[in-house]
Amino acid sequence: MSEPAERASHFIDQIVEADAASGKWGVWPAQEGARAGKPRVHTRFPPEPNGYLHIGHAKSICLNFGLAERSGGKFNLRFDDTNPTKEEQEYVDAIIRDVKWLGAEFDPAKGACGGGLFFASNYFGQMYAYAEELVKKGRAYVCELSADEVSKRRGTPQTPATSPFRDRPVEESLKLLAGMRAGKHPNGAMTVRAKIDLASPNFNLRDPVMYRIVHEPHHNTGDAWSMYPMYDWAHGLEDSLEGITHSVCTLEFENHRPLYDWFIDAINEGRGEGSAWGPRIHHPQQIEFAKLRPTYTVLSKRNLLKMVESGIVKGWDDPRMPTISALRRRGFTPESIRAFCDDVGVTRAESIIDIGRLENAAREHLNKAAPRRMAVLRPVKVVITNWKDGGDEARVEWMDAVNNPEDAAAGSRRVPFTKELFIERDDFMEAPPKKFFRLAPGAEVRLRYAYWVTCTGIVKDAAGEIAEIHCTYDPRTRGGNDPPPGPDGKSRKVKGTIHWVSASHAARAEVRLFDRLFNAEEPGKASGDYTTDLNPRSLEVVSAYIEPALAEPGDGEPEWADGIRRYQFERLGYFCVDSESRPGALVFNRTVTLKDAWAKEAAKQ
RNA sequence: UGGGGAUUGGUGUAACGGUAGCACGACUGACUCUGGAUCAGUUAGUCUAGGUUCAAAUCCUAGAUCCCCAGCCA
Repeated sequence: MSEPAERASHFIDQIVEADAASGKWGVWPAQEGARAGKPRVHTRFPPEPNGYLHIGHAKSICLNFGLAERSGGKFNLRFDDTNPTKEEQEYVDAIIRDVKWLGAEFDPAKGACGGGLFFASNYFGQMYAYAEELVKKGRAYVCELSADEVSKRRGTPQTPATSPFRDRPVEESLKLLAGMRAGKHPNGAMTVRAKIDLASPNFNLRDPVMYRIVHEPHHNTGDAWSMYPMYDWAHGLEDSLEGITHSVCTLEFENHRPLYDWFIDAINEGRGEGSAWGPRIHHPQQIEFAKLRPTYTVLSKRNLLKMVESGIVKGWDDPRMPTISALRRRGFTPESIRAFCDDVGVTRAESIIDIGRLENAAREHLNKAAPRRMAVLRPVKVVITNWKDGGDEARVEWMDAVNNPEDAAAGSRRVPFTKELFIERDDFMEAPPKKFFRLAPGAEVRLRYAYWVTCTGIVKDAAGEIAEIHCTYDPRTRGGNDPPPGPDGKSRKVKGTIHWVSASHAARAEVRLFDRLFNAEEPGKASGDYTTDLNPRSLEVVSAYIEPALAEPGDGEPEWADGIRRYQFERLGYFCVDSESRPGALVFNRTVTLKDAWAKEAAKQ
C-alpha cells in the first residue's frame, strides 16, 4: 500500500531532524508520559496583542505547530505583551480564538502537543532580576539620554554611537534602576541599555535599550510596572524561560540574533554549578524564514488598523480583510488555510504568493465537503407555458436533487418545481454568441434535476428589459434525464444545464458577493499609497432567491466543526451563512466563486 | 557608501558534486445532469561572466539585481 505523496520537508524540518539525530536538545524527561525519551522539540507562536492575526500569521502558526506535532513535541501560545500603549485584551481574546480555530491547540488538556498559554508580562519580575544582574556584571547601565539625543548620537555605519553615561559606576546605575522600578521617574527620563559595542556595523549591538519608562496600565499586569522591557531584551528570555528549542521567526530578525545570543551569554557569564548567580539558563536556537506575502493584499498591522479605523472596511472581521477572523467569516475552512500554508512552503527566499492559491485551497476542500444547493442571485422569471399539459397547472412536482456528487453518503433532498421559476439573468441571451450553451430563443437546456425546457418567446417590460421568458417543457425528461430515443434510435442532446428555483417556494436572502479589496497585485507599489489601489467593487450585495432547503436547514448537511454552515450554490461558488444572519433575514457570504470557463471564453470574444 | 540575507519555468518549491523533479497556472483533449469536479497530455527554468571537475543549480572568483538594519515598536 502506498501512502499519498508526503509534504516536502523544508529546511526547518531538516534542522529539527538533524538536532534530533545529534541529541542537541536532549530528550523529554520521564514525567512527560508518551513524550518521554523522545528528542525535545518545543516551539511557540509569539504574537503581540496589538491587532488581529492575519494570513501571514497563519503560516507561522502552521509552521510552529506542525514542527511540534510531527515530532511529538510541544507548542506554546505566548503573548509578547511588552508594550501596554498598543496592546488590548480584545486582541488577546481574538488571537486565542483564531489560533484555536486554525487547529493549533496549545492547551495541554485538549491537544497532544499543547505546551500551554503564556504571557511575556508574567516574566517581568524575572526579566528585571536578569537586568539587575547584567548591571551588576557591568554589562548594562542606565542611560539618561533623551530619545532624541540617542537618535542624534546613533552614528553612521562608519562612525560609532556615543553615550556619556556608558561608564558610570555600577552603584549609580543600580540606584537609578531601582528608582525606575519604583516608578520615580517620568516617561523618557532614562533607559536601561546593554553595554555591547557602540561601533558595531550591526546597529542592534550599539548599546540597545533594554527598558524604557512607560507609565501606562497593562492589560495583564495592571499598574504593577512603569518600566517595560523592549522586544529585543524580552523575546529571547521568554523563549529561554519556556525551554523553547527552535525559536522560529521571520527574516527581519536575523540582524537581531547576535543580540539575543549576547543577552543569554551575558546572563550565563559566571553562572553554573555552585555559582551565586545561579544555574545557566537555556539558550534557544533562532531560525528565520521568509514571511508570507500574498498578491492583492495588505498585511502590515499598521495598515490593517488604519483600514479598520478609517472605515475602508467594516471591522477586523470584514470578510474582505486578510485576517483569520475575516477569512473564517468569509467561509474559508481551517483545513483550506492549513493546506495553503503547506502548499506555499517554507524558505529563506522572499517571494510573492498568488492569492489565487488560497482560493484554490478553499475550492478544493469545499468541493469535497460542501452540500450543493440552488440559489438565483440575479433573477429573471421563467414561465412554463405548457405546464397544464401534465395535469393541474397549479401542481408542485418535488424533484430529487443530489446533495453532493463528490460524497454519496450526503444523500439527496427534494426541490419543488412549478409553473413559474426564476433562473439567472446571465443564463439567458436574446442574441447568444457562439458557444453559449445556455437558454436563448429556440434553444433547449436542462433545468438541473428537473426538466428540459425550450425557449419559445420573451416578454419585455416598458423599459425594454426582459420580464418573462416563456418556455415549454418536455414531460419525458423528468428529473432532468435524457428523453427516450427517437425513431432513429438516437436521443436528443442538450449542451447546457442551468440552475433554478420555484418562484412560489423560493425564500429571499441577502447575498454578499465579495471580491478582492485591491486591484493591484502589490497595493500601493506604484503610488506609495495603498488606498489608490482599492477595488471599488469589492462588495456587491444582492437579494437572491434560495431554494427551501437553504432557508430550512436539515438533513444531508455536514456538521462543521466551527458551526458555520457552508454550501456550494450550484454553478456559482461556495457560500456560508454570515454571523449577522438571522431567521427570516438570512445573509450569505460568497467565499469564492467556482472556476468559470465561460467567463474566460466570453472575455475572448 | 557599513553590516546581514536572497536569486531554479508565468508563480511557488525540490535537488545537498552524478537523469533539473513536483505543485499551481496556462493551453489541448476526454468525460460530465454544475462551462464545476475528474482524467490524460502539452507548455516552460538554474541571475551574469569566468574558473575547478570526467561531471556544477550545487564548489571557487568577480559582478548584477532585490530585501532587511540607524524606534525609548514588535
